[in-house]
Amino acid sequence: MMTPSSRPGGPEAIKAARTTWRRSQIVESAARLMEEHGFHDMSVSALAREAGISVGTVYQYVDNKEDVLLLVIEDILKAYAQQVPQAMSGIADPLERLAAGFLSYCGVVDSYQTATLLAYRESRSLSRSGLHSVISHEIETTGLLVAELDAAVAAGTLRTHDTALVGSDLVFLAHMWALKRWQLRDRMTVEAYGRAQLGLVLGGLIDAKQRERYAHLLAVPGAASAPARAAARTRAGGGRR
Amino acid sequence: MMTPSSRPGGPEAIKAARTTWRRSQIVESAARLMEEHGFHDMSVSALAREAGISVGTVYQYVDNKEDVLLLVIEDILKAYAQQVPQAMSGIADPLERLAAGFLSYCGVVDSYQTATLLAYRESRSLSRSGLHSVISHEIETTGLLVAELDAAVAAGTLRTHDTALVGSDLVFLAHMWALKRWQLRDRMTVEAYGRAQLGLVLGGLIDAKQRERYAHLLAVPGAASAPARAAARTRAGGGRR
DNA sequence: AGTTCGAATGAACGGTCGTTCACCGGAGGC
DNA sequence: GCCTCCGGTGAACGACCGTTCATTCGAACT
Repeated sequence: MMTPSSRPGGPEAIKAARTTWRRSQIVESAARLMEEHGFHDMSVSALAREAGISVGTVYQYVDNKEDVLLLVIEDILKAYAQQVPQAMSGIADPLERLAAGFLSYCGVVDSYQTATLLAYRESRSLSRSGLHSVISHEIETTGLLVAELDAAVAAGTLRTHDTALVGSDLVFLAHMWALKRWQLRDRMTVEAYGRAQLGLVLGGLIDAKQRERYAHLLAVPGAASAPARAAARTRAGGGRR
Repeated sequence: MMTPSSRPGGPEAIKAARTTWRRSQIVESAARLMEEHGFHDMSVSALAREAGISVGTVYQYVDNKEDVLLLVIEDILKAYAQQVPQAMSGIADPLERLAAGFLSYCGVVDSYQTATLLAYRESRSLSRSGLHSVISHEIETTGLLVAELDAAVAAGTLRTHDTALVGSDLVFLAHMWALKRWQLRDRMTVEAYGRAQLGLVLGGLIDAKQRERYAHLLAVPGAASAPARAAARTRAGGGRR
């Protein structure tokens, strides 16, 4: 015997659906406004107007203005946490796992450029716990890449190196796609970008005897200099390298 | 016959000296406060208090609040413009010039960490002309490094590559010292950091036949694997790699 | 039709801010 | 001593903001 509150579509479900709906209205509108104006020059009344709701309604669904910022950034943290491990799963080779994880990371940065920028720009406006959340997620994701770097070093695929620094470099270079988009966006696709950076970093690390095996990750002239270059250009869809 | 206004130490000189003095009081105090609070959460009254002057005096020497931000950032732009070319001068080899320029750039970032951070965080609060100034200076300095990369490629020292992207990478990795200082600062000195990043980037670019000649720039195991590693550790003064 | 409840509203509130300007004090000149 | 000028001061001003809450509206129930 189902009670009224446990029926599918009952009041709780309606309320939860409304909360989810209103929150996404608020978050999407906030992302648009913050992309243009930043956190500080976005007023809550402008946000309400953009979302098509009243100021009081905003406060029914978020605690305060900083909460809005946090919700926008949490979207990207969730995407990292989901998409990066997923891209790496089912792949046995550490270097291939690294490549898949890094390219996926770049893809998330591309899809959430505003959130990436906000995480850098507005870290001062986050609460302690909000900032801690951002940082610990980054450490966690960096750790996934570092683990593969370590495995590749142990397998002799990569030369010995400071893998923690390399992992941080990769994450930072992924962020560069958003932070320096004024410089990069008109020059290449995010996929070409990710492959170029991966090739550059790995090119300095890879054991000489492994270059041919991973030539598809290096994307720099190697033994098959001319063909690899022509192939890379085709893949980038005309992006200049 | 010198007129009163042209005498050394005349009223204009006194006024100019006072302006310079007051401005530096304001800029130094602002840098301190913005490091902790950011631009938005620093009030002009707090700035006046920190500088030990009145609010009205602040406005005698700066036009408005944004002007303060611009003055802080202009300090670092001036330092780049002066120190990077200077570090590169008198060196004939393109790769050595590149190394000197990049390490100098890292040094400037280290000395002006607040300004580096502010340039990223507060670009939204700059006027059009202020932002244009920041961006064009960055393009200019990146261009110095790119020119050396191009020269090294032409000399056959480096393999063919997208030198514009590599130049941007180097500049961005220099900024990383400030942006990710929470991760890096306790692990290595800025010099060790600069050398590690330079070695990583160049390691992926350098022609195999040139590795031995530039082993001091690569700082990765090469032909003299064990000695190079021991030397690098000594140079870093205990920094872990 | 009347009542109740929940969601939405937007004016009001209290606070903070960037900027201005009337006033003051000190130094220099006569 | 008196006057003028310049630099400094900080309260006042006007604007804007984040947040709250008294009120209204609409839907559902009796």
